[in-house]
Amino acid sequence: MAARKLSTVGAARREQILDAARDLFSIKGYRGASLRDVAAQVGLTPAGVLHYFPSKEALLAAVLQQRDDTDIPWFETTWAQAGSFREATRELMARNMAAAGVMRLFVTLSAEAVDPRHPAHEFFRHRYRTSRELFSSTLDKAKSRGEVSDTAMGPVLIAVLDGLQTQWLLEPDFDLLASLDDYLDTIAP
Amino acid sequence: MAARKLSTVGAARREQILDAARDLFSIKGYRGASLRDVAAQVGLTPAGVLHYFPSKEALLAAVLQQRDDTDIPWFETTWAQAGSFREATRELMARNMAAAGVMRLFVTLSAEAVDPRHPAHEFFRHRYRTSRELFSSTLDKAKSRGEVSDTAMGPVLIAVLDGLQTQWLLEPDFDLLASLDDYLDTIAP
DNA sequence: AAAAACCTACCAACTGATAGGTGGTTTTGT
DNA sequence: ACAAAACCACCTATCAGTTGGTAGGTTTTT
Repeated sequence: MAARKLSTVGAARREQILDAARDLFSIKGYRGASLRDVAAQVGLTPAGVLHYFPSKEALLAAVLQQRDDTDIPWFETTWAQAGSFREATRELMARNMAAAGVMRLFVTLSAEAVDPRHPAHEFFRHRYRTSRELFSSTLDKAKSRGEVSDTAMGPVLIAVLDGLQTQWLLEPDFDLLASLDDYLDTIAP
Repeated sequence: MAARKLSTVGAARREQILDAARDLFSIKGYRGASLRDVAAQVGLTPAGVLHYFPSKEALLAAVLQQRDDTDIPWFETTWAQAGSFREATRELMARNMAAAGVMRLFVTLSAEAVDPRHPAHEFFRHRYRTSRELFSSTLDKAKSRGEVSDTAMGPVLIAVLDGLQTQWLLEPDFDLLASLDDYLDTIAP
């Protein structure tokens, strides 16, 4: 939106701060991770961080928005390439597991944001709403191609993905992909 | 374990603190709710709260333990009474929805506790492990009675319950019970 | 020279926790 | 029956550390 006045080195710093903030928010939550923590991780002072983001809340917003942009179109593309809906879903999860930091971020923050006063509350409401629409229409497509049973539903699929991720994050030995397969079996045509 | 030296008035206060802590932890998380918040809610000073619980961490432990005790045997009893597995599961969820504060507590804290350094990390690891065993064996029983399909699995059921709760907490208009029914349809025999 | 990229030096508010009390109730010794 | 000792339920005052954020200056890049 606003015209940025960032040099190349400045833009790089911004990315660096964003990365550090994502890592720290994902581990300690938004309320648990301080500006000092973020600043220390990139070798700056808190004031240095606030030179790039006017407030901690703005930093959070930037972190969230960054990921939201890339996530939405990904699934359909993968589905087209992977061939089967099942394979695309497995790849989605494998991709999430490879980026455990991002997964933690969303699991941690979505729970924290259940509080209506949380700065990310509206973000996650909106995200789940669009996410339900997306998965519902994607499942409809899969149904019409005979790839999944008619009983499969978007909100349930989202719940399975979220819930299994929580269990995996708590206990990395938990066989997430096997349980995902278990669910996909139940909605096989 | 240790012999308590609490008068009746002291025991009542203790309960009161426990209730307030549960409410506040459930809304703002463990890290987001302060001893001052808890103290203020029951009309005490922080030092007054620490008279009953030696530390904030001990207070959290007490809050968690309090709920864990009553939850475990509940499901099987309900199942026996309700008749069908499906009805018992729906009653479990209806019960959780009636106690939204407790639901928030576990959704909020289980996500926060993904961090290995979180004081409740081990508690939730243990809880999910036993919970998986419990639901797995319960599902086995239901399968042998022909109440659910063989494809139903404990970890997936837990994921569905958890995931749907998160969506409902974020958006109270979300029809949790309908989505739960959708899932139960997929594991109908 | 202008602007970006920081820094130091703060600030008020809040964090969990401790020390050392005060007033009331209960228990004990006689 | 009655005082003294013990104990419980808190309090005030304070601590050192951390929080997000600001003001204003200095260095580096363009």
